[in-house]
Amino acid sequence: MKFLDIGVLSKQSGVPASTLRYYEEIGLIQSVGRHGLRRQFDPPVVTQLALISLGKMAGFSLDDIKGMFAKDGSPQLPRAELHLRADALDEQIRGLERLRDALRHVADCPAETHMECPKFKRLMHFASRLAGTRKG
Amino acid sequence: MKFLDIGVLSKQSGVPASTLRYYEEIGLIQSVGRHGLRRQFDPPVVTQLALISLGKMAGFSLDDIKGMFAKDGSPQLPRAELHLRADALDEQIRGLERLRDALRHVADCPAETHMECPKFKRLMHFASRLAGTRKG
DNA sequence: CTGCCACTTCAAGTCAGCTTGAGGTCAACC
DNA sequence: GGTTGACCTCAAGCTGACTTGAAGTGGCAG
Repeated sequence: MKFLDIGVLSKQSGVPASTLRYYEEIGLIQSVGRHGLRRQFDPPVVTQLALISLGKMAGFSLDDIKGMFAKDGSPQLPRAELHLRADALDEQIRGLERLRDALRHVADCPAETHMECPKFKRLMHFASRLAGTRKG
Repeated sequence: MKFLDIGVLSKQSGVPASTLRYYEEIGLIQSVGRHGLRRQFDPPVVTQLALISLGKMAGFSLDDIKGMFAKDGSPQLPRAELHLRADALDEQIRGLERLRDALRHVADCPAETHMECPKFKRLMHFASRLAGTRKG
């Protein structure tokens, strides 16, 4: 059998077995059967788990993620929706870049009082605009 | 007085009053006093809240954020640490870009089977590499 | 001076996303 | 054929980040 025992999958993916069981329980992944009691998984689940990890990084809930991909892990959303999600990601990325720039700036700017530094203030201005953007 | 009543601050920042109280309770922000019972805040708290919002977007916990900025909202970490945080953000940003690219790709790629598309597979390969990176 | 109402406190509740614990099972190794 | 150990189930517990509810307070408009 070319199936992965839950323990093997856990090791390969770095995802705890308890989490894999939980993911299966909520329908996020599926096992193909059992060997004795032990869940067996299809190798592509590894890819799925990578997608799930990415999705989580992107701030999506497991439920969101569940809606994005079919059981085989292939994306299952209409094009428009995909582009919307991508756009949202772009916005989030810009926010993170801003924060990163702010951090780097204060790391390098020798000013005693960052709050008075025009560059920092500008970054914070953008920050304020972004603040309400995500998840009202 | 040029101070902001909690209600005003809440409206200006978009952060619920209950959340502001919670933030004060955990020491993330500070009020400058009371008017009757009502908390009064310094205007710079608005900037602080923007920073907090950015920090949250970046995936930091409130505790992390608390450690990053002093009570006046100015960053309070050694340069090296700031750069480390910035580097971590860069990595996170790359992950998000990857996910975004993956989404856009599948939105535009007409292939029936994304899992077979080399470009998609390459994106997923990176995804797997990234998967374990953040928060074991 | 009365009433309103946005605030106050404090405890408890909620939600996501898991983890932990107790008690059970079973394929495999010796 | 017994022991082992990684799995199983199911319920309960946990953390983070808040929200909600009940009961109280006090500044200000009328």
